[in-house]
Amino acid sequence: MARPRKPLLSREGIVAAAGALVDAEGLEALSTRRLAAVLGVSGPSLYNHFRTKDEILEAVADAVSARVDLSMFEPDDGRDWRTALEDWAHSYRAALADHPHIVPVLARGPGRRPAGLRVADAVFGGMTAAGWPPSQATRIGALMRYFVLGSAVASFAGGFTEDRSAYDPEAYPHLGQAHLLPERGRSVDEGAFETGLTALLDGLALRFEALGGDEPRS
Amino acid sequence: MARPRKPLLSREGIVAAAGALVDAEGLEALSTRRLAAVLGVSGPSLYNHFRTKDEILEAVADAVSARVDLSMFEPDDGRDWRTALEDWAHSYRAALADHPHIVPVLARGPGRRPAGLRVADAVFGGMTAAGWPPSQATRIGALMRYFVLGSAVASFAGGFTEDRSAYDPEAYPHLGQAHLLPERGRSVDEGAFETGLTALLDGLALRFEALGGDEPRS
DNA sequence: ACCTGAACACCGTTCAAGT
DNA sequence: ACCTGAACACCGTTCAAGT
Repeated sequence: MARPRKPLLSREGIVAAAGALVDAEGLEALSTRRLAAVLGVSGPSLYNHFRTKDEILEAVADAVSARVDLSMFEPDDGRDWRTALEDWAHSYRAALADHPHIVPVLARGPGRRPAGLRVADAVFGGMTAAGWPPSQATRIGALMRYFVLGSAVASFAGGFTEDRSAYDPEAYPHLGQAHLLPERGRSVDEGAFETGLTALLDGLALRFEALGGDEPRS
Repeated sequence: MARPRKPLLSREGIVAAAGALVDAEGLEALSTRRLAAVLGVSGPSLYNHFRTKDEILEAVADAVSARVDLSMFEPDDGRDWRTALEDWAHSYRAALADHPHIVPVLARGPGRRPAGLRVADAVFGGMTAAGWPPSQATRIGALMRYFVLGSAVASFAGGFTEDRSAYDPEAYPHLGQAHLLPERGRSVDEGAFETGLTALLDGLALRFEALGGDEPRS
């Protein structure tokens, strides 16, 4: 065939197909050869559009970051810093929950991914505008990232097996119900996320008060 | 050579060599062929001791879990639940910091790894003994896991690049200093971890009070 | 029981050749 | 510029063969 008059591939098309494959079958299922096959081309063709397979994965991850709502950090948005952080965390978590298999790639850090950087920038801007000192604003961005990404990557319930025999009551006296965890999985993780998020925000509010921030600037 | 009179390999030896290789060069550097070469045998020999490469990785991860201090959750330990959680989180984080490359494997969940299960069991036992209702104790175990694993897997500072040109001030108005983050990396992450941990514990203490737990049982 | 080499079915990536 | 097939240097894993 050689070169067709109209390109068979585009960056967007490759990223979309890669994302669909990862969503459907997981990170390991994505090989350049399989991805190319899905797109109806041969493996090496991808290298006309991306330098490496990893670059494709970064683009898939960034597309997920791009879906995180950041409107709560805009200057004219009415929400106070606590509500903004809470709403953002929920939006962030929801975006990750829709594409769980790509989360480990997102967790590597914003790196050079534009949408990932936009998230970091927005949180920092929102917190400093609300009266947090810059050094604290950086920390808040980091710690929220830990918690939200941790909840997605280290799902508690998903980590247990349904095989009851794995939990010898002699060895693990408190894990009698652990084999039921995968079943209740979603609700356990959701409850833990909400409890943790509330605790985090309550704790940060205490710290904000101690700052002398009696009249928060929004 | 065929079978030697004394086995060349042992599970412990394989796990130790695999751990060293992962620590030194990262997860992707571990191939069965390279690991075997380090041990002075041929690739397939490993399959006499482990069923899959993944089982080796699980064993490496479990060895890290086994180094997490759990003494604070023992019945006769004097620490109250908050101090116990705080000390545990620090020990957990330190263990992960010593072996950052294996953290993604640990994050997959305790699964069937004995030391991982022992951690989950100890936290749950410690929290219920302190007066937390079982459902809340489960959530606390999960949310602490999110935060500690998140801090290890999603290191904030390590995710930025030192290349200043990646942070166009037009696009990211608040990231002017972002290229300095890798340098300050360790201290930013440490500060964020401490801030987040304190906030989490402060928030949980509020919740504990609301439980009517005026006389905590230790 | 525990090692070996050969083999199978894959990988990511490079590159010269085609249009 | 953008695709191809062939090739390189790898993978994880299976298996018959050796002692």
